[in-house]
Amino acid sequence: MAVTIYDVAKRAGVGIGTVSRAMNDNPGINPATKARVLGVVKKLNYQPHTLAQSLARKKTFSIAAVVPFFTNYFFIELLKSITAFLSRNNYNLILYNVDTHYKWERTLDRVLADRSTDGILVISIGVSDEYADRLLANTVPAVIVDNLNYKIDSVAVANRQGAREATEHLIKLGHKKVGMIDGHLSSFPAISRLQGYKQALLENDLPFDDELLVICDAKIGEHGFNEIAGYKAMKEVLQLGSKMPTALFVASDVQALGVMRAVKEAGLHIPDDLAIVGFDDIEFSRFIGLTTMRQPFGKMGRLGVERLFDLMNGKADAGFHKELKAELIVRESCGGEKSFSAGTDCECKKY
Amino acid sequence: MAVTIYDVAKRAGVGIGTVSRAMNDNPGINPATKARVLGVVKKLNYQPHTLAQSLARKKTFSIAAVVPFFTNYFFIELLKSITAFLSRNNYNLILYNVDTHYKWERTLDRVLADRSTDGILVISIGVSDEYADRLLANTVPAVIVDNLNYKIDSVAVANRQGAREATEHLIKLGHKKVGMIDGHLSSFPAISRLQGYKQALLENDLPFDDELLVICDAKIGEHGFNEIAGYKAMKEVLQLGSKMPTALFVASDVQALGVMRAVKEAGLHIPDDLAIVGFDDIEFSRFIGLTTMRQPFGKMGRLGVERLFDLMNGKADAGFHKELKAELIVRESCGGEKSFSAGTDCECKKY
DNA sequence: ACGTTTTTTGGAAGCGCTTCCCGATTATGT
DNA sequence: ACATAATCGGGAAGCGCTTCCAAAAAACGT
Repeated sequence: MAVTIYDVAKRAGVGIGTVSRAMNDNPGINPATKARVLGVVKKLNYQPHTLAQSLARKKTFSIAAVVPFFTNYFFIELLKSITAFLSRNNYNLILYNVDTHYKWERTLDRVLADRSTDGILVISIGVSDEYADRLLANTVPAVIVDNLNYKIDSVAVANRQGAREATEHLIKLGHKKVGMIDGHLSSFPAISRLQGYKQALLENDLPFDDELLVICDAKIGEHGFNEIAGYKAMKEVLQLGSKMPTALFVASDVQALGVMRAVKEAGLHIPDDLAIVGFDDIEFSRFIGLTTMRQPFGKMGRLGVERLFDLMNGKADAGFHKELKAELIVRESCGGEKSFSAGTDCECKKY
Repeated sequence: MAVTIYDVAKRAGVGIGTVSRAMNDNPGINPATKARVLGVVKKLNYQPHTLAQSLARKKTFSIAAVVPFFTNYFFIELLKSITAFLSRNNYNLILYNVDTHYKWERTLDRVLADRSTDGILVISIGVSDEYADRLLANTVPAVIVDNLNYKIDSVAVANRQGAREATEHLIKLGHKKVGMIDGHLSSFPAISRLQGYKQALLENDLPFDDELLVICDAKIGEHGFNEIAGYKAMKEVLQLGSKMPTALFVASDVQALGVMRAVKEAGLHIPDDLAIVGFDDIEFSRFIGLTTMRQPFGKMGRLGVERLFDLMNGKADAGFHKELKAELIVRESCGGEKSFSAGTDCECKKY
């Protein structure tokens, strides 16, 4: 069996309380004793049993992250910044994967029930109003990341602003018929991005044309935020023939990938025949020269955990509902002025 | 405070032992009593405290995954299959992120010390021989995923076979001067892939030419397995002028991305001037038409956890060192015969 | 030197569970 | 009806720690 606090106590000729005090930098202990105990600790290579500590302290030093894994690259960046913060604070991350995004309630229930975590990070999940109350009633605090919620503390990208800016960029480039391909409106980002798109049109005295908006089918999964859905949506746009838009704001980069494929198959050129701007700035967007709105994933994760820690430490004041601005990254898919930074240009004619 | 086993016992008019037996499907309990207790459990919404259970049972129902996050898309697939298996078995996943791959020993030490996990999955880390002994000496079993180790149970892709096949594909296409861009040889996969490359040359009576092999600089990070390193390596290849290879096996898809960029900048065409085959089949390879060796990530993860569970349950027999075959996915970057499945072709001339 | 404070320490109680021992209860055999 | 065996259930002990209380030791004051 592993060495316990009793072994250390006996060997050091002190009580277990003293060992505990020595280990935990308790002020009321004689420095000499402390040194002696710590010496034995090192000699015996004693390591407190985390579980036992957690039980006694009623504090687990780990937090839960509930994530639906469908959003790929996104999570890496998010988890990176989250784990960085956590390991700096000696916290562990317990990962709960929600396979289908219908099951998140069950998973979250489980997390709430077993008290093995001090806080919960709910990622990319649109928490219903009723469930929000349940979360609020729970003793362990939660923060929602990548989704806004007016009851629960949350941090997300400013979808509306981003969409507005993306659309506006296209308009500024001279386009009069700017269409949009969106994810299914059952998802919060899809709704906000649509609003942003409409707002941009309005502010620039352009009419909103129903025909120029294609909502992706949610049945394909991921609320329509994937390549296939984008491909199919673009096929619909192509049906418009002469009524086709000259520019397109695509609600996500993965969808834009599908859009590009469909456009190519139709024998059309980007950006000449169709200018497009995406959303997300996934890793590969720069390789295909996709102009897009960059999401500050790292910052989002960091802000999320930080707030969670404030909540856990009772330092939280008012509600926290942060919207992080998306940043326009200009590449080639939109035509117009281009940036020629490394890895960015992709006329692709040479392949 | 939350409801404990004592509350249930009192309410049901039984002893705590009985409640425990009822909860854990212990055979020696009267079905009637069990039903009654379970009724109270439901009424009180009692949920055992996982930590307390773990302490008493000396079993935590969670496993650790130690991962260096630099390999992006890869992990998503891996973690997906791992978490799927775990949640099916009611196990939790504790994620330990190794930021720089030099710190993995420290992290692993920590994981070994705090006994809050029943098993360890070491992912994409080349464990040294000495450390392997330390792992073996530990009570909690470990399995290495995405890296072969002759002491510790491990599962990885057959790098050598994959590299051989990739190279051979190029040779079969008629290329006589097939070069290679590899990651730094401080990494295990880089070594094996180089061996495979050489083997293919040998088997096809082609000479190995030192000049046609470029090893990426490890200083750039990730053992040279990234876009920038690939770009720089290709720059070197381009220096060869007339002595340039007509085909190139690139040790990873991300590097291939950089290679493509450099080629394009040089005004050359893929596959006409240079045929390339990558390794990994990251998500975006199909969008850029990169011929590559597909790694069976999902299978790798599944096999890894399954073996870990066998180990945890004492069901493990002999050593387990599985090499999973990589599969050649033919797209456009290699020239020759092409597959024209959806999303696969990318002449890209139209952008 | 002796009474008071202040430090320091030992170790019991408790965190919420499982498990084991043993006594109580019920069933079985004759 | 009584002895014996089988089944059930109560609750103490223990998992490895923290924390609190009271006692011991040291420091201080006069």
